Amino acid sequence: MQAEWLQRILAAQLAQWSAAAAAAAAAASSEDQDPAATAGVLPTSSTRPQQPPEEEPVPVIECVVCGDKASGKHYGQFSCEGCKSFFKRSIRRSLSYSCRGTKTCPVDIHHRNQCQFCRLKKCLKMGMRKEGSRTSRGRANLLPPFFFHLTHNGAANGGPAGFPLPPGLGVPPFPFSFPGLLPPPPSHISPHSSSSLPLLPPPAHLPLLPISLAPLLLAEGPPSGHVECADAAHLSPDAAMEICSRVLRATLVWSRRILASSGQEAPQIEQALLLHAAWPTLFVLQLKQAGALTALQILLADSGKKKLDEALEINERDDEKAEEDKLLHHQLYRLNECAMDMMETAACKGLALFHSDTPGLTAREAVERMRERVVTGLEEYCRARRGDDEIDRADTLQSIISSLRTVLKSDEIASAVLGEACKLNEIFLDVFSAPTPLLPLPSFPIPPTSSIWPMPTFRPPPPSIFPSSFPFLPQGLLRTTSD
Amino acid sequence: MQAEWLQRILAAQLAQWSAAAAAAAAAASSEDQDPAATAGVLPTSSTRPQQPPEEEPVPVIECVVCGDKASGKHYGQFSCEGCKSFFKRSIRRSLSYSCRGTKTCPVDIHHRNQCQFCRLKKCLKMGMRKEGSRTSRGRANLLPPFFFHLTHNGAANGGPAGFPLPPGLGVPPFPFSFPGLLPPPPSHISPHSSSSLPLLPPPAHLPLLPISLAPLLLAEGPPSGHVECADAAHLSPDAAMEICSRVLRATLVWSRRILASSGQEAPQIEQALLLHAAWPTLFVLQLKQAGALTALQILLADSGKKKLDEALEINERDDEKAEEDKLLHHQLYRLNECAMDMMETAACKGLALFHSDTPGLTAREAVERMRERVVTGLEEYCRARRGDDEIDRADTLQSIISSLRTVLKSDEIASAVLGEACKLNEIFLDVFSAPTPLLPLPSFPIPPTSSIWPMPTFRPPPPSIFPSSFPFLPQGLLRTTSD
DNA sequence: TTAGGTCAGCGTTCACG
DNA sequence: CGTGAACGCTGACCTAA
Ligand SMILES: [Zn+2]
Ligand SMILES: [Zn+2]
Ligand SMILES: [Zn+2]
Ligand SMILES: [Zn+2]
Repeated sequence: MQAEWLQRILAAQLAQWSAAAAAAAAAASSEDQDPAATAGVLPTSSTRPQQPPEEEPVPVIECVVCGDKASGKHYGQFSCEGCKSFFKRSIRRSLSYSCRGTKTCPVDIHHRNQCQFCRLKKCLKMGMRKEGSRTSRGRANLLPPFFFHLTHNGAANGGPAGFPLPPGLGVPPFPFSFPGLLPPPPSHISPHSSSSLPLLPPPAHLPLLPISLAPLLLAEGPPSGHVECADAAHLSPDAAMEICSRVLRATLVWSRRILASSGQEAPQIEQALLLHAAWPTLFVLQLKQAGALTALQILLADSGKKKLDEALEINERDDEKAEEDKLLHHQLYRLNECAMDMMETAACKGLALFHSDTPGLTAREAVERMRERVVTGLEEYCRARRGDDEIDRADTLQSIISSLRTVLKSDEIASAVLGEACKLNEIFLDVFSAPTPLLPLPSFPIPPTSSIWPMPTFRPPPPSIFPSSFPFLPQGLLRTTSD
Repeated sequence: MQAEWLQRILAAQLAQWSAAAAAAAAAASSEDQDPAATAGVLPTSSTRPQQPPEEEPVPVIECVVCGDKASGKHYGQFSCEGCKSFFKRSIRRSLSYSCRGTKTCPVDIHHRNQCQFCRLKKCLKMGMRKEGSRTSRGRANLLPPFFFHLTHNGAANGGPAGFPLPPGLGVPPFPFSFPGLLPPPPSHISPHSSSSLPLLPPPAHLPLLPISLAPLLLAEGPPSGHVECADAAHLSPDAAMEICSRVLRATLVWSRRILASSGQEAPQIEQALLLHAAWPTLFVLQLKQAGALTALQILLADSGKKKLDEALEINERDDEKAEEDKLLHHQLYRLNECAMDMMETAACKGLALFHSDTPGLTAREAVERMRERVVTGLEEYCRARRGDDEIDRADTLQSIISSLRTVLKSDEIASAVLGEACKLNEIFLDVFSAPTPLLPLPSFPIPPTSSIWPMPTFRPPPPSIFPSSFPFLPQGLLRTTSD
């Protein structure tokens, strides 16, 4: 008697479960194509991105600003409805907020409405921009190449073929290969104007190279061979460290050239400060240029694991550290997603280096002037290259660089890349005291009278005087090799 | 905006119908899709809410606390700006007031500032809560079904299909149907702990059924047939009375089972008092469970009309009565709006029955103990079922039940439901002396040694001794049927 | 899929008594 | 001081492209 209704109830329960299971299965199967899993750098803090189904059974993506459930990509970043609306209102009415605290208010799901200033600040820091990912049809989702070419100077081997930009992924091919090395025009425009330098031969539709960017590109040096690395995603830590080491040297070589060539504008005493503050960002950009960001990922994950093994810190510290890690990871992901050509990368390095927020800087004005040239040149270049579709391309790049500078901690990168015996000092010394010609381009007919950016004439700059607190750069490090 | 609301309701209703048609037996006979028939219990006192443009051309909604013009829903209830601000201040600063009178101060637009205590009390009584309707945006707003299935015991016919939960309105699907009837685990947890009863088979993510709630659910009895009622909104008073009569019997059957099974805890002499005080609330809950609240609405409106016809009372009396009616109407509306599953409904009946405010009660402690078990079980259940999103779900339900107990007058309900010849006594006698087995569940392997809630062993309880003042329950009413 | 729009509802402000 | 009318901000939901 009661068996009958029990059976009916059981049947109903089972039907319910099977329906739920079917729905779950359907949901799971539709979730298999996680678009984020195609990138080498994931927005979440997964340590092994090449193994997507292992880590998170929950397919929910969280807002990069507040951690709430994201409803999709808005203004370029995964964000929730609230942060989306907030950002929209902020930019539409061009509101400016103020913080009653120290501009360090926590921004999470519970406190996001406490301080508008800090919320908007975090929105910007996380890379939200007016022009979302809607307009840039040239998609940014680029896979890191499994095979990448690493020139011994960190520069690509001549032309777009050397770049890890898969041309089939919707990125317009970059019709630009060292145009700065072409003969300059017979006349150049008046000083202090961010004029353009037409290329020769001048085929139609070719982008222009602002002369203010030329040194940045020239400093990349000539292409000379490359290193292939099969399957970057499965690099051993040792191999990754080897790659990072080479890329770091290339970074420092580039920096030495630029600093040497800008010696007349930025006092040498400041150059060490600039490099000290900028080198991690420069290094990461150089890695990107070499298609080797994955190597850094591997080393960071490895380093984090080791730290976790050896010492249990306080919970609060852990939380803070985890948040920092997430931020770092996000910014690396963002950088990786952003397809850049060589000119843009070089300009970004300039932005990273010439940053008036550098601590201890006294010649802010000079640095700001240098930066202004880079920005102007980059804007001009982007306008010519991208058209009005991505009107804020230069802003985007600047935002990326600023964020990178914030999240990249010098000691963290150094210990991850160089391991226990952190020989950062040695490498710096090695590079900056090397007798090899640092700018092997003297034969190129760069207009020597250009005052827009004084091209190096390879006279040795006066010996630098370094502050005693500077950890790894002894005096004379920035000298060129003509002695 | 009204059209949009109606469309959503209609869509949800259609989804409900299709689900019900798939699950239930043969309810697909006459599916009248008249959208104007979206009957419900509306906050205003309009008797025919399905004809909005006819009755009230003024869409003004008044504050449920003071009757002033409401400016919208605030903290879950239609309220004016004043009551909104007052409530906000009260909860924000967690103020506690005191009443200089007898805690019965009138709270209306003119006197609302006379006594803060009574104003806040009324705010709470009317259902204002910290967590307003922002968090659960699409979860309320449920209309009673056009077609409802009424089992002769008032229980839904096995599974969530029998419940008026539109699955499209953001209500999470409830993967739970009579799990309490499944075999319990081989071992149970220590007594006096509100432990959980895992389900068999135990798929992940299924909510647990607190064992203290099991008897409440079991007492619903088996589903056995159902009554179809086309277009509940247009029931004739006779049909409504027929339905109410059946539901009332089901209520009493449930009560008899529960009281018999709790005989060891609550002295029998008290059981009649509990039932006397609780039956209107239990009845209303049973109506809700059957989706037949509209039937009561119709009878109440009918009864009110008759009274108005036959006698003109004093104006003051009228005012008071109108206020009471409004309160009653509001609480019924609130109950109707609150979507409950079967476990919650059963637990609410437990809350209604075991109420230490029952007048004349001497064994308060025992009743309070029983209530505590129900509350604990309900909280545990809500936590498992709803998660932390609705942390105050159990509080909300308790608030609804308390309010219902206050506004439901036994004689009013009785006369409305049973008409002139109020045969309430007969029905009680009939049910409580019926020879049918009251709990046909002895073969279920409920752990017999459980002291959490003593399961009935179907020994006849000793004959009760009723107080002489008890109006309609003679001695021996609560005995079981083994004689 | 995401940018833009909507608006109920929450928070805050500040004459006013 | 508490009150409450007025206003700005928030974000869940909707629609269009
Ligand atoms: Zn957010
Ligand atoms: Zn702040
Ligand atoms: Zn009010
Ligand atoms: Zn009072």
